[in-house]
Amino acid sequence: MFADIAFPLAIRRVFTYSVPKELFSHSLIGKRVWVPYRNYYAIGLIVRVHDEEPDFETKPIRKVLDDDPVLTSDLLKLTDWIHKFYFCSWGEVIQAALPSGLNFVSKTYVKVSETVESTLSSEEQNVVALIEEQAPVTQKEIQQQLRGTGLNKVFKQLLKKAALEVWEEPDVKVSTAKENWLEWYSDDSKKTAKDYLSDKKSLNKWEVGLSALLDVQLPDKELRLKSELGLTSYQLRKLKDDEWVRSIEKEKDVTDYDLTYNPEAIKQLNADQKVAFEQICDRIDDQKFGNFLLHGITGSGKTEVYIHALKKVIELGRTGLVLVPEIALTPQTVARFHMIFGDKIAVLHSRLSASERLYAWQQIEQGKKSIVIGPRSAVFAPVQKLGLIILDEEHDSSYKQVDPAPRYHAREVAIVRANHANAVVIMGSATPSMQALQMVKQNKAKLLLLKRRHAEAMLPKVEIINLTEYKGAMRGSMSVALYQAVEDSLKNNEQVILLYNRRGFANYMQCATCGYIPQSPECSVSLTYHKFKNVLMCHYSGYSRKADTNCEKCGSADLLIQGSGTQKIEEEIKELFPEAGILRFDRDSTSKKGAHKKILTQFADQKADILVGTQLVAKGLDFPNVTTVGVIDADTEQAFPAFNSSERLFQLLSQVAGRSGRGAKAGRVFIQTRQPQVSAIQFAKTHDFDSFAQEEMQFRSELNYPPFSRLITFIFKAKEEHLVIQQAHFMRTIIDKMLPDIEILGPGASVIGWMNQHFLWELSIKLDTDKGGNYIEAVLSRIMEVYDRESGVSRAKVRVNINVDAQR
DNA sequence: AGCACGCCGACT
DNA sequence: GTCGGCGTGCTC
Repeated sequence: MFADIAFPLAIRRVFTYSVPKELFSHSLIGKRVWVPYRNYYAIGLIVRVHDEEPDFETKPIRKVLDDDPVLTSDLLKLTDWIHKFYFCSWGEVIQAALPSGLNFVSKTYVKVSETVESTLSSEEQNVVALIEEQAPVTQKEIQQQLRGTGLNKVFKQLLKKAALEVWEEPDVKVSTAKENWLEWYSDDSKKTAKDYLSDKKSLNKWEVGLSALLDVQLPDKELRLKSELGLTSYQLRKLKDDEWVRSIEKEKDVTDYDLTYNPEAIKQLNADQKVAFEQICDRIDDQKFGNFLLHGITGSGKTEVYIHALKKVIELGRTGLVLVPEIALTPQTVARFHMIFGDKIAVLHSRLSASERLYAWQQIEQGKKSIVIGPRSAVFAPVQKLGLIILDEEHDSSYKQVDPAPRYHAREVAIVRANHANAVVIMGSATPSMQALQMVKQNKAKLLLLKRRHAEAMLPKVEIINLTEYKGAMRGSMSVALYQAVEDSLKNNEQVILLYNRRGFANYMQCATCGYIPQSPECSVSLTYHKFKNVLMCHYSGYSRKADTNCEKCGSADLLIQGSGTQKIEEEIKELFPEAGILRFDRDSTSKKGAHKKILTQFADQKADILVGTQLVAKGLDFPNVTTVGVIDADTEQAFPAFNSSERLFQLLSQVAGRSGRGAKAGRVFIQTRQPQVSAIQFAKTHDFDSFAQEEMQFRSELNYPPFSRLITFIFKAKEEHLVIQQAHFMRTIIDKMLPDIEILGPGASVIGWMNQHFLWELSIKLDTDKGGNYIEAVLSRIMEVYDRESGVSRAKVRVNINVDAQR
């Protein structure tokens, strides 16, 4: 009997081991095992058991690490599909699907043998001493310490002589999270305390703490008591020592938001919502796969439809997954689901610690949680009897993982998973992706429309500010019109959101007179400006030319180089509005745990007047007091060198517009641009998604961009530029020869052409979208096989990454 | 000859 | 992805 085992390696291959007799009767698939690998041991996961004897010597499985499979057969099947479709190793997918506590984690430890001979050289004695000092210590740590000292060789000799012993251990350190709760020491402690304190005229420090505890309900979390009552560690220790209170350890609950639960609060659906809901219901009742695109403008109540559909699924004894963009996983979102479903929900927040995540995973697997809310990776949540997957803000780019592998798209994975499980998918969006629209066109998804906004909210007035006309009259980066609107809002005690795009990603040229951004003549994608060579380049086709001196369109010599350097927008705004409270919201300011929530809470509580941020501010936030929203420069998005830059700009502008006027007050949106005529801006102004989509689909279709083709990008990465260029070109010749009918873009330098001391070049091919995972795997396998055989440059020297369904 | 470094290929 | 074997070239 043999077992195929997947390892978390970048090799697209499973390894075959022999199954020892004593394990014959065990079920093995989906369990982790401890197996000899190279000269040591490693953890792998059994993906298949069979009796096909391979033509090489097999090593035996040494130990099974799990009592129960960590991956159920349906998740195994899903990860199998992903590794074929996205052309990565099975183990890499499994690694992404499992929480770290159940993952491939092992360590090699070293210790000094008991029978060590006494005749050691002084160098050997040094090494031995180093190890004894730190025992137990991992081999990696020791070898790191010895690097550069020349003692690594001594270390190896000691190993050979058996003066040192190494052994591997699976790292099972991660356990579920615990937290301390405080309770009264005995039943009458509280009464005794009351009596004791009532006699006191003045209270010393610990007595103050005791009296504070009288006002709250115990048991309660120590951490919360500390923060809310201001209890100090001293007070707690003293109260415990004197046996007023004591600690009890509880398993930490994953939903630790202070949320209300009131299932009666479920809202009645309006007519539009009802129509949508009923169609979804029919499919849920059928217990067959179904896919819906729920297209509803902001404020039309998509969440209500989600909630009703989830309720339906739960009533049928099945489970639901709710996928949201990483950044939208705010307490606001969770609260709405919690109100109806209470502790049936598990939230897989991106900032959960390893132990919290493991606990959540176990709760889900045991069926104690029937609804999972989380970002992209929650598509792997181990729910049983899956009935429904919701993809909120379906168009959001955070659903595609880029690095590291597996480079999967949660939308596609969700659809496949639902298909396997006979479950229903709802893709919701106010600005659906072209991919989703194409599914509707091909009858792979059913369109459900929500047209009405809820009663009091009005679509905001969108004003386009043409910066080419404002040359003199600017307040820093702000036009006078925007400046005055901000001033007005502040005067009325209303709030403002200002959005600027991350600068310095890719530089581009732009005409100051007419706003034109040079485009690739072959790909209709904005050209990237490279300062060091003063050239304009297209990273799709590799097209390049010397930087323009005059505008192609209007002939003006007044050309701007945009995107260079980080703009200090927030400082500028502080100078313009010295009285206002300003909060910054972007990747940098939200990297700390809880910072994200804190900033948003502060803004929601109106402790600040202006929220300045990158695209992050555009996503899913709901602040009723915001009346002015300003986009500092819309052109940075349009200039993004990708086939979908217009789509991204339209989505951004629509979302931003949706931020304004959520409450009773009317909102105003200002979009600053030098290209007021581009369709994404014009159609965003009139909130006209359909016309935008029609035009965008036309563009995609003419140039055979996704969703009319499947874009697969090969990324070449090496320290030497000439090798990267050479290999990228070599790949093109191979593909040309092997598959003459396939359209190839490039090669060209990547948008970020140099990263971590490596040069990056890429080459893209367009495949037929009708072909599935098996076809993709077959084509890519053949290409890579020939490449490896004929290129003459090892893949260790020039790395090749493959990105299936590349978004840019 | 001894040693450091970097490349290459194999991993069951 | 990663580790060890091995070839190359430098120093003593």
